[in-house]
Amino acid sequence: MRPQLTETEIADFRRRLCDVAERLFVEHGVEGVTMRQIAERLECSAMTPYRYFRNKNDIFVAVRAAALDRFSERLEAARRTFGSPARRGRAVGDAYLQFAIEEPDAYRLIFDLSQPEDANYPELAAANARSRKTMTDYMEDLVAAGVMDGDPKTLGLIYWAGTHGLVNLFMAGKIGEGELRVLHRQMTQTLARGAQRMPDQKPRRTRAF
Amino acid sequence: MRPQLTETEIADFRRRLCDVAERLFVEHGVEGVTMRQIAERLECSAMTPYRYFRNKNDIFVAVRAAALDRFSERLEAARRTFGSPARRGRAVGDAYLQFAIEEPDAYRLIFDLSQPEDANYPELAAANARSRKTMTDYMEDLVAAGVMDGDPKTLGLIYWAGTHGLVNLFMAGKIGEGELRVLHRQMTQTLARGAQRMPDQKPRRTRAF
DNA sequence: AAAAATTCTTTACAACGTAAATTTTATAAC
DNA sequence: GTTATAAAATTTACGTTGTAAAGAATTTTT
Repeated sequence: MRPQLTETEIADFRRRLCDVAERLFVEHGVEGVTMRQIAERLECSAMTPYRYFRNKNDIFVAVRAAALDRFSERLEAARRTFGSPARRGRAVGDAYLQFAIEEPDAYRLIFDLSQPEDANYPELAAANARSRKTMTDYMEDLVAAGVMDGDPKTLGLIYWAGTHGLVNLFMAGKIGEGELRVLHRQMTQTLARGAQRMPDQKPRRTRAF
Repeated sequence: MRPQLTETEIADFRRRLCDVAERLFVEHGVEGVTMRQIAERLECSAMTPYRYFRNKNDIFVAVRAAALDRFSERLEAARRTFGSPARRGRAVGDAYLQFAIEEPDAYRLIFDLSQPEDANYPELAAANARSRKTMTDYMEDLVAAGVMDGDPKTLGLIYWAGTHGLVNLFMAGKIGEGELRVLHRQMTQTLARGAQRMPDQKPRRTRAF
């Protein structure tokens, strides 16, 4: 009888398929891509992909997870930059922006429509956790180094949320690349200033609005 | 001959259609809704909607614009709250969160997939500008009142980006409603502290990370 | 060479958005 | 009151979609 596909054969085909699919997704949007298009580029019949993925959505999820992993790798690499925690922190932030600017479509693929549905896909949840981890971890470094003061997890979420929000404005075409960089720097500074321990005497009363 | 539809007849039908469509979009997601479903709820044939909208995407845009207007109205109402600029500022922020919490699907409809494509729809662009205006305007009030210091436009963008980012985490199921409120308050305080004019003597050197 | 299991292809189907053709409907003219 | 007319609505029809089911091809084991 015909031999079963080996683990690596399956993995190879899946990877090839995801590559093709991502290119198409980026080019035409997720809904604008058909299974038949993917199959054509793969030079197989329209039904063959179904032996490797249950359905179109699973392909989308796999592509998303892969993109998220690429994103995480970039952040992690930035975190390994040589220098002070502050310098490394800046590197991570820059890497985030850089990814969004260089691969806006991948970024959109990753973060658009992020519904809790993700929970049904452990693969995606793991990839998500990975990127989140880098962002909070490096905030811990900053707090430990005394650059910022407060709960690292809280600060991390706020910082990340702000960054994501700014990138969103960029994606929506409301601000350009330069503005994005400037605003991000200003946000970073403002948050850092706001989260710094006071020079001790008279704790400044912050009448937050 | 049969009389032409009056302006108001058209407007009425369009509104009715948008109501139905929004409910369906919220229920099944934009791609999960079919023209035939909309028509069925309207008790007309599948093709009748095409007399009132060019195609499905135009319906989606109309629904989106309407939701954005509702959102703007809420923000504007909050801005008319009685009290100090700080109090009114807080009211606007709360209104933003409240809308996201009460109508998460409307919020998603508004802000998901916000691609520059919006520019092709003046209706949408206008609705967008309206909501953005409220958000930056009230930041001007805060700066004028001395609650914060800096360029109002910049501060506004940063603040809204942060708010949007936090709501996104909420939408993605990463944080709950309570956490969202707490984090938002903390972000507000941190940004406000970071953007406050120093008590003058020795301008604090901010070693932003 | 035959059998058998597994991969891949072909065929088929219901549902989609919507173009084109057709029918219904409400007025104006006689 | 009938008829002509044009707008509105429906019916029909077409090309595509995701994918289920059936069939053909392929490679090992017997």
